[in-house]
Amino acid sequence: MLDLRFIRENPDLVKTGAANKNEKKCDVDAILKLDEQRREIIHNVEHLKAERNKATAEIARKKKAGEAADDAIAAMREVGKEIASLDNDLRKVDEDLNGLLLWVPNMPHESAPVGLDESANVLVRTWGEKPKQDFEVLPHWEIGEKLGILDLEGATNLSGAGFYVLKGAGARLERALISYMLDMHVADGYEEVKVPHIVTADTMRGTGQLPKLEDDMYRIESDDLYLIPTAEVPVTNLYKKKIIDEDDLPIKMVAHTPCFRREAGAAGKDTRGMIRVHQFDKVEMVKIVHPDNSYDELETLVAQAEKVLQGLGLHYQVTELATGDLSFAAAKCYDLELWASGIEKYLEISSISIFESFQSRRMNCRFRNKEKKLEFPHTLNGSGVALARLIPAILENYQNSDGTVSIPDALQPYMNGATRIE
RNA sequence: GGAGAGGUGGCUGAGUGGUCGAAAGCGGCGGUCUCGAAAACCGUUAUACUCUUUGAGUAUCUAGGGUUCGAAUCCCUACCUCUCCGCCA
Repeated sequence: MLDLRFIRENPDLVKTGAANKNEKKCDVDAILKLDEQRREIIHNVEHLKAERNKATAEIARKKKAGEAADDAIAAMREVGKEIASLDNDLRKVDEDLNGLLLWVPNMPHESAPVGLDESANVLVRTWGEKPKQDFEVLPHWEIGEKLGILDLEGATNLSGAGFYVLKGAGARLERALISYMLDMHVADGYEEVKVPHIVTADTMRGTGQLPKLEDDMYRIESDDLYLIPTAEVPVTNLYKKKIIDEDDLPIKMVAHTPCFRREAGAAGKDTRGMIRVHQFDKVEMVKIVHPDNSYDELETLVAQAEKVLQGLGLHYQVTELATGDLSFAAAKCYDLELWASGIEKYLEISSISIFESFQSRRMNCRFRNKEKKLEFPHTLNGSGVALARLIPAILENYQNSDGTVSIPDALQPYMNGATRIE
């Protein structure tokens, strides 16, 4: 949510920002018009209320003194009706205005590359190299089935297309990765949290998934609840409607959760194997920070996500998203793209974003600054990282010519010392 | 799922129709005292919005409606919390 005053004072900036993000449902002109109406009504109704407050004080005084106040009461009865009618108008305007405000995307940061789609994304740096494998590397769904650790057909049998089952060393590998990542982030000062995977619409609104992404999420109709598409939602919203002490900033949290995504309209694109599924696990980091150093916090968050991949010896590249590729709520975002040598593609494995005060405003999360004033903190989050794409990359990049898969050194302690899957 | 009780400021807690934005205490902040600290004492301590913006006004006692000239206070609804019973990994 943007500050209404900011929109009022910079309508053209907001329009440009929305256009660069290709957000078509954002109607700045309608907002300005309603804002004007709203202030006019407020002006009138407050005037009447001031009048009434004076009159009721006078009535109270007269009653106490035993004097008659019938005239004043009769006069105020009319004023009361007028107030009720104006209050009603105001409520309607407020409702419409808030509805429109929810559709205003966050402004892209000035450093974000301008461009309407991913072709304008900028390669920032690369780390490591593609593995040297002088044989035909099988894609993860083939090597996984061969080793008996991945069962895609079994998953379809249970839940339909777009799910996966891991077995034996595969299931163990995922658990090892989760522990490896959580341990790393906790050691680096992130507090581990365990959160619900089902949340209310209000919570979804807080981080900006609603109203825009309604169709991308699973909704439990009987109780009007939603399955989380990312841990960002429950973890960030832990601070919904909270007032934070400035000394407690920055807040750094990490959580492992499943993520549920309908992937509506994504059929046919990257649908093989584990790359695009309806349910996958992810380790997610969330930061709530002081606005003064939030962009430094973004860089350290990127570094934290990179550390996971570096520790596993996996080649990746860092890109910065163009405005048109930025999410509705983000001001700036880096992607980590991990090389997978079987399908010979870079896989988006982590998205690290800063939201400035967009989410904290929606959540009404504030902190008290040194002047004792309330201020909106900045929120950030980043995957650290997504399991359903990390596992394929390992199965492919660490694949050997004899059909076995080596286990990265860093994971071996979590795999009972095993060095390979065979 | 059934029955009951309750939701007041950062916290505890008073207030059942008329200067109540709200007593008191705790906590916080500033000061006096002190070499310093503690104690004691004094003062101070919400947020948002509107405007004719060194000032004035309006709103806010979980939320949304209603009654009334006037609602923290009465009525209705929703949500949440607690207690007891039932069910249950």
